[in-house]
Amino acid sequence: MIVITLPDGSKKKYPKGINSLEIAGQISEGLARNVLAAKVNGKVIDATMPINEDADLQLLTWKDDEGKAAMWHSSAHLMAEAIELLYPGVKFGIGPDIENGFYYDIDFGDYEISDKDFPKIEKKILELAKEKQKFQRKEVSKKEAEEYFTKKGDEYKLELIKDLNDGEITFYQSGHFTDLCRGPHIPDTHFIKAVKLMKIAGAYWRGDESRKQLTRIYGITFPKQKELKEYLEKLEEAKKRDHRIIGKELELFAFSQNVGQGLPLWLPKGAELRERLEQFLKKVQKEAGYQPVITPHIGNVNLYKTSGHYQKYGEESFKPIKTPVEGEEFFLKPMNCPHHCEIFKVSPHSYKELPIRYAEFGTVYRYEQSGELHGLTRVRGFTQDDAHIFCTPDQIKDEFIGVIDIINRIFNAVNFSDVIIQISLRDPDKPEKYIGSDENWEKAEKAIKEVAEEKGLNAIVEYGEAAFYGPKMDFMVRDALGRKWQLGTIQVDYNLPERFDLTYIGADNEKHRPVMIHRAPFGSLERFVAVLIEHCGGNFPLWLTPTQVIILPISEKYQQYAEKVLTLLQNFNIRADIDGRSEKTGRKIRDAELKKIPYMLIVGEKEETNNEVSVRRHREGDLGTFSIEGFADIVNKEVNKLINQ
RNA sequence: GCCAGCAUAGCUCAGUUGGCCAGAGCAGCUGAUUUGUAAUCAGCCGGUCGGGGGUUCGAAUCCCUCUGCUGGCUCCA
Repeated sequence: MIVITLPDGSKKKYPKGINSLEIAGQISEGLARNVLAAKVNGKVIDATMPINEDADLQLLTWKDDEGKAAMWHSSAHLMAEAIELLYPGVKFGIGPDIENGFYYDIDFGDYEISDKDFPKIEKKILELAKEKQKFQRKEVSKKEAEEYFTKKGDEYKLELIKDLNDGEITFYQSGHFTDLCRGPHIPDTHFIKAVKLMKIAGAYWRGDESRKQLTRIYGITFPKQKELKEYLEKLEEAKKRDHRIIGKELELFAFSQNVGQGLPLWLPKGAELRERLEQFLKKVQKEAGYQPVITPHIGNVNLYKTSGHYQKYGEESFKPIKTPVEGEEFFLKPMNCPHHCEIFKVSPHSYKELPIRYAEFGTVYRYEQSGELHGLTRVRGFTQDDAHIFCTPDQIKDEFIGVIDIINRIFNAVNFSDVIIQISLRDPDKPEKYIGSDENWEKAEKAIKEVAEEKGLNAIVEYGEAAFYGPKMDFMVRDALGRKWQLGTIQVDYNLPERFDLTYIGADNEKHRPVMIHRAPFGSLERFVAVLIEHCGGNFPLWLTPTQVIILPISEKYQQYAEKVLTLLQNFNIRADIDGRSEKTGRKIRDAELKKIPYMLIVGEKEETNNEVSVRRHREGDLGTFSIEGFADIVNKEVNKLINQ
């Protein structure tokens, strides 16, 4: 007998070799019907796998992420089976579960396939699912495994097997399909009741651009048709928050073929919004001891040779611009740091001056591959809220604290809460990959970890993710479609001070090397605005929104009173407008709601007589009447709450 | 850059297997209406159907090519 401990702490004895599904059956029939996989001593395994020793057992169902993963992984196999039946002779790469569903990379050979084939494949998948195919695990030797796929002629699987150790290879068979697979899988296919193939894409074998491109098919499955429907509706909702759509609707930015791909045009409303962000940060930075600098949009090729960027990125950049007479070469500036290093070098520095913080809203240009461009989040020209801090190794910690405070202020001002913070440190096994002394690295890494601790940041530490020139801390936010975008960043750099031979004179009257910290709270204004739009669905915080208040006179008779209200509000620094069209009030309200204007002021006879305004809040409705000053006070309080905390 | 798809009026979209001067709603303009919490009515304007080439008696529709966009892959100082 063995002792099984359930998550609630209860223990029970079972015969050796019992499986999780059988245990579930003894607890309740309903539970047994829902078990997709099991977690035994922390390891997820098939629910049908025998348990031979005392163990902690957690039964995994659709409610558990790991249950979903098993379901989707099994769905990938099922899709592969369906495809193999429909298109005999295709070869398979890998087919894992992912965050939302699964994919399979397939070499379709001479078959031409597109999303038009999806319904056919979906139908086949559901047909096979109904057969209640069991997922059968089989341990095979390396030789057997190789023989099977040699016979099948699947070179991709053979390549995968080559990297595996004999004795650790398992196959899973379901229906007509056998796959090299570690598992785990759901007990059988009947759980798969709804399927939707989402998209088709090319994917390089093993992510290697130089190798063959396979066809990747993404799909998702559910145990109930209703859940699929809900999922698709959720996606539709997310699409409405897409910054590209809202940006067009609210006339914030645009693109033009004539200007060029990935080169955004900021329309007046968007430009003003962006300026408000810039002004806000400038004010915060001034308080924090930053000094403004301004540098040109191009730089001599030698500047980038000194920085080392030319050697690394020269080939993948926009081609240099040449002066017509001398033939001197200039690059569009891909980053601001080399320029700022040159500013540091203009005069000698004493340790007493440090830290020196140069800030610039610097517009940079990078050649991004055409297929990568995406709205404002991935562009070829963008403006960084860049700054470079030159300090001593001992000052790194305080500087990190200062930057984190700035980032927090900004994120609070725009109500960002779902922020993911990643600390990227050295790979401890490969110290030779990194520039700079061990001592300095240790100091910086320790400082960053301490800061994260002290600031109570919920940070993930990743070893081996640091740049070769220094450790960093990145701030990431998810967009409407769940994609993660990096916004702010703080990076320590030991490399550029070296390459530019930056020095300061220490208390010992000797030359010393400063440390450089790159930091950008927004990251880029473009990406920040994009993520902000998706985060708030176009309903910007009051301090940022293009028009804060729209005055809606009931008829032309009250136009004059509306103008009086407008003037008063403008005196309170409120951005207001009048909708003086000869339309019905309902129509004006509707249009203002669609434009997402936070406050609507309805003014007619009553209001004019009492010197008041009727206030309607966007998405909320009628708030009642207020005096003009009283209303202005409400607006200013709401603005100050976010930006003066 | 690679794979797949898409491109019709300022915007959102219709246009059946190639066949009468290419349509609608919204926006815009003009006029009427003077309006109380999510769409007042009427008229008008607006399109070399993304560009170029080809097949055909005839192309928005079929083929080739270029450009751009969308979703992935690769990349990201």
